[in-house]
Amino acid sequence: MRLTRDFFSRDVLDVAPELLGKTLVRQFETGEELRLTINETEAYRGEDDLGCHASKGRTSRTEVMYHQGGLVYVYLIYGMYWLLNFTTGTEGYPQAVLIRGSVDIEGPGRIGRALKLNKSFYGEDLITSERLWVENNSANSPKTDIITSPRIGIDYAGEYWAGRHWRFRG
DNA sequence: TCGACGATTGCC
DNA sequence: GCAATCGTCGAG
Repeated sequence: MRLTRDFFSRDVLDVAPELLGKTLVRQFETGEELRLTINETEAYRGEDDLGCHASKGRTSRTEVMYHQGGLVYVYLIYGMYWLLNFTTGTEGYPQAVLIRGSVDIEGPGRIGRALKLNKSFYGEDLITSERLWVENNSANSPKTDIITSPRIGIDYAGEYWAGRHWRFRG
């Protein structure tokens, strides 16, 4: 069953770990469907978080993070990889959770490539989209064996923010 | 308008 | 160890 707006409308530090074990579904134009079980996420939280793109303020790139939860935030990194994020929380407080990996496909860049993401996914609504959404598993049992660690690739954010254990695996 | 750089990956 | 490759952002 598809995750609701309420699921994403909570703090990113609650949503990020709960996405572990959930199923990411991509419906291609051909009708073909790709289903991935999320097993790695990272939280990016507010303008104070120097590792979060929103630390630069409200720009055309970060705009969607200031909107409601359950929207897609994609951006091109290193000129070749589209990284997939979901907005969380409520209007006005920029947050996003980065999908870093799945059981079958590891790595944020590889996820974006497998899902054939591009700029057109920016702002896509996971609650109503017919090409990308997230589903709950029937069991719906919260994971207990979650490993937390520092986020990857944000050393520039300084010791404090780079040191937050906002990376979740399980 | 210009130049630096990045929430990465894969090959040398 | 480092190139690939381009949108974004801040400086000029």
